[in-house]
This record gives sequence, C-alpha cells and structure tokens, in this order.
Amino acid sequence: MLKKERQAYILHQVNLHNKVLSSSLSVDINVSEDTIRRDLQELAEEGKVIKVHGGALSHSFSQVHFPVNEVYSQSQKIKIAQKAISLISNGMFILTSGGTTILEMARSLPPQLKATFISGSIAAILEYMHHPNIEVILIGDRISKSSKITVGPEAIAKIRQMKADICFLGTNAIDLQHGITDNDWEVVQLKRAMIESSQKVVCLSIAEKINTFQPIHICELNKIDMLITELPSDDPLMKPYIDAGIKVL
Amino acid sequence: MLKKERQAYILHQVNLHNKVLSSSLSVDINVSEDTIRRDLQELAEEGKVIKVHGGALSHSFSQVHFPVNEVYSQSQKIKIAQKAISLISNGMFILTSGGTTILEMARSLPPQLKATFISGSIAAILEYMHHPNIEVILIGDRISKSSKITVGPEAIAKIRQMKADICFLGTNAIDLQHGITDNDWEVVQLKRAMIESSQKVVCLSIAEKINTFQPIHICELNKIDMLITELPSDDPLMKPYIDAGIKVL
DNA sequence: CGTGTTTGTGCGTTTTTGTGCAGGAATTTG
DNA sequence: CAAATTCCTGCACAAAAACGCACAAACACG
Repeated sequence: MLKKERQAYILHQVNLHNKVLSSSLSVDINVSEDTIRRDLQELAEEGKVIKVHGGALSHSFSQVHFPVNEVYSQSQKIKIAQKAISLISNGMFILTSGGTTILEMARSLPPQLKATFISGSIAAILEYMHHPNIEVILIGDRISKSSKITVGPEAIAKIRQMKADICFLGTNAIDLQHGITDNDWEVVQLKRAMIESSQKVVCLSIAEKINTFQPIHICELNKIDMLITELPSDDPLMKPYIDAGIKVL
Repeated sequence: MLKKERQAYILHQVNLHNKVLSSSLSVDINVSEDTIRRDLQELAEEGKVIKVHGGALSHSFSQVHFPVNEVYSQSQKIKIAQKAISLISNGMFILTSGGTTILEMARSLPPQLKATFISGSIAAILEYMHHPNIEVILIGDRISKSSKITVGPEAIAKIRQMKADICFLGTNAIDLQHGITDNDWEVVQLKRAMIESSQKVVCLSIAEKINTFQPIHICELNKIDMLITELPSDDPLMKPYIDAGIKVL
C-alpha cells in the first residue's frame, strides 16, 4: 500500500468517525504504529487532522473546543457572501452545501428576501431559520459528525428529486486540471447530487484555495457556471478560469 | 476514550447545565475522580470553565449575576430525563419529538451509550450530535419556524418507513378523557406517525400538564405504554393512569 | 550499469504522558 | 467543632511518543 494511499484512508477514517486510534489503525492497515504516527504527524502539519495522545481527531472536534474562535479569513468570506447574494432574487429555490463561506452568506441575507433554501448543513439551517421570510427545507438522513451535514443515500435521493434554480457550493479546492475536489467522501457524494439537480452552479471559494486540489474528485470545471472569490474578476489568477468558460464574479 | 474527547464532553456538559460535579462525571465517564479533577483543572487553566470545590461552573454563570434564567421547571425535567434514560439500552433505535423535556434527556445521556436517535427537532439533533457515541438520523422536510422541527408529508412518510424500539414524546397535555392532545397541527401529525412507528411509546410530561388538554387530538391513552413525570409512581395523581393500563415511572 | 542518495518502514531504547491509588491537608456542612 | 467530602502531593505503572538506527526499495545521475 502506497503512503499517499494510506494517508488518504486515514483521513477518510478521521472524517468519518471524528477520531482514530493509532493502535487500531495499525492493525487495520497492517503497518507498525510508528508508521501511523508519522502519517498522523504529517497530516497534522498539513492541518488535515489534530493529533492527540493515542490517535487523532477531526478538525470539527476542536471547533467545539474553541467555540467563539473567529472564522478563518472572515473578511474575505463576507466579501464573497455579498457577491453571492447579488445572484439571488425573490421566489428562487436555492440549494446550498455547508462550510463557513456558505454560513457567512446565510447571515448576510437581506431580511426582505423571500426564497426557499434547501440544505443538509445543520449550521446553515440554523442561520436560515432566523431569517423572517425564508422558507427552509431540511434534507434528512444520517448526520456526519465531522462535517455536520446529513449524508447518505436518502439525502442524495431527495436532492435528485428536485431541480433548484441555483446551487451554492462551499469549495475546498479547485484547479484547472482536477476540477473541484474535496477530502470527505460523503460530502463529495452530496455535492455531486446538488450539482446535477441545479440549473446553475456557483462555487464560493477564497482565493487561497484556487489552484489547489484534494484527494477526492467532485466534478470537472465545465459543470460549474460561476466562480466567486474575494478577488476582482480581472485578477490574473482568475484568467484561466474565465478562459475555461466560467463566469467569474 | 481519548483525553481531549473526554474534556470536550465535560466542557459540553458544563456549558449545558452550568455546573458539573466531579463525582457524577467520574461515574458517567467511568474514570477516577482524580482524572476528572485534572481535566477540570486543565480546562480551568485554559479559561474554559471555573473550577470550584466539588466540580466546576460555566463561565457565563459567574459573570452574569442573574442565574435565574433557568428553563421553566428545569429541575423537574432533569428528574424526568433520568427516568427516561433508564429505559434506554445499547443498540436501540429511538424516535424522539422535540420540546425542552426531550432536550434535557438528550443532554443527560451517558457518554458511553451507543444508540441511534432519530428526530426532526433541530434543538434535539444539536444535542445528540455532541454525544460521542450516538448515531443521529435527521428527518428532513420543511422546517416549521414556530416549533423548530421538520414537518410535512416527507417527514411523515420517512417516519412511517421505520420501526423504532422506543419513542419518547414530549407531551403538552394529557388527560383521561381526551388522551394526548396538543396545539400545533403539524406537530400533531408528526407525533401520530411516531407513535405508529414505535414498539413502545413513552410520554414525558411534567405533573403540571397532567389532566389538562389542548385543542388537537393526537391519540387515545391506550396507544401509549408508559408515562413519566417527576412524581413518584405511587402519587395519587397517577392512580387513574395506572388503572387505565399505563405503566408509570 | 554502478554507486551514491533519498525515502519509507520497522525495531529497540529512552522519555513523556495519562491514569489510578494512598495518605495527609484543606474545605464544606451540619 | 466534628464528620464527611474533596483536594493535593507523590508515587507507580502502563501506554504512547520520540529518538536513533538499520535496512531495503526507489531514485538520480554520471
């Protein structure tokens, strides 16, 4: 088994169960605990997991630990949120994924807006619920504790049944070669279904994540219609995406 | 159980109940009181809790000198929650409604419990999610902003598909003549479906609501198996319900 | 091709960490 | 003030991590 392969497996396990024990992983993959420890250390250095004595925890776990921690790059995310909101008009059916950027958008929705928001992200739903005029549809299924969204076949089936006007995706990684990628298997399934069920797909991403990639493929660039970052649309970083036929806001 | 994990659980408990006892935590998590004390000390050093003799307090508790923002009849609800939890064992599939009594139950679930909880109540789901070993299934559909649960035909259909081991209902009104009643049409539909889909139906209700009724009928008394209040089972108020064949805890 | 280098992995040994226990000190409580 | 808790200190012990080393496979390159 290749090292990369093994680390992808470990990361998947962490995202799935929220915690892993070095000991159990070592018998799982049949390598020494030392190797597991080294893998965890590398993943921790890349910020993918949080290493603790005895194993590792998913990132979401520590968010519980630092509750009022200001969101990473919040000011950029607010800028992105503003641009995204300009695409929304009354009466729309809107699918959204989870993630802090989406959350920022949910918080910034103008109070007189009347629209229907559909999501499986608990955090996003909580924001939408506070809004006076928004209709909220919650996609049900098993809850993934790591990503705090509903995942599974029921959720996917439910998304497939609808045809939303627009879909906003919090994006973890996007580049020209790999398209949109992510690191959580179950989240990827959801996002794929959302893309298929929407007339228009909009990716929200901070510039930092442009031209990066993650282990799991979601879709090619040609599936998405629009890309929103905090940068102006004429930033040179955006040029290749515009050339690829994506509208950049 | 990892140390960080345990501390996260403790912190959560502190934030929920505003206080924790080292002694009760130690039997809950099944570690020595010494370990709990050391955890509390670390959390205190990080400023997450305030350590006091015998346990710890939440930060909000000491800052705000109005500690009387308790949930209505909280102490009774805790008592009810304890009784309800005694009915749960590992591996069970459990349907729950919403309401503050159910919430109190969710907060008091012992950390080593492994079970599957199914609910459409956003608040309850949030509590279940914090629990280390519980599998959470969210019932999706439109969210009713008044009751903060998912309501509608999809939700009901989903509930009909399952057969849970036990169902806990937060009960708004119960009396001999009208059975169980409520005042929200959509919530009533949900509760009816839950009752039909469970092998055992348990009503949680503070004594104050015994022998009261509300406009909308949910079901007759013979549909429910058990009634839990904060009163002892031999309280005269309970007598007629025992006579009606309901087990009272 | 051969040889030096890098990389990935496992194995002891030593350190560090996490946990429980015992006994005495400090504190609450009635 | 006396009894009962709770806390602190030091210690023991096991589990995990860190470190250094060995070795083999992959790679680099003249």
